[in-house]
Amino acid sequence: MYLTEPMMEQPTYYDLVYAVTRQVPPGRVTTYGAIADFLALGAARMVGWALNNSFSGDGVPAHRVVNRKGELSGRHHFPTPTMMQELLEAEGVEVSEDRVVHMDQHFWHPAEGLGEDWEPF
DNA sequence: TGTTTGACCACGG
DNA sequence: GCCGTGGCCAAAC
Repeated sequence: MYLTEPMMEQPTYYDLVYAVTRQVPPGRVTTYGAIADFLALGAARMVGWALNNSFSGDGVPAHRVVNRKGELSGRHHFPTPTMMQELLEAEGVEVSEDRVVHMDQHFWHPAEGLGEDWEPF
């Protein structure tokens, strides 16, 4: 409280990733590449890196973000490895062998759901 | 300050 | 359809 907070900084693509991730509807999933493409980051890796810091942000459904294969590649970064799958299944997303089944069916693209003109602010 | 790594993706063989 | 490679940007060592 009294000490400087190294975390709090100016808005960056981190905030954009968080903002987009929050907009992902329950029961839907998106990919790192989709977010990177929508935000024109040019580097899908940064999305994962940002989500790694998503513990700093509240209400960020990071479990709805999977890789292009539909695999729950980030499950190991959750409190428990099974938590990500449980959350998805609770929302009606069928998960098998740590990957989303019928991912094309659950896939949600930011540009389609939010529109190209959408702004986090 | 240069190298390595990371919850990735697209492409070519 | 699988495997290797390059690219991408930022943070940690």
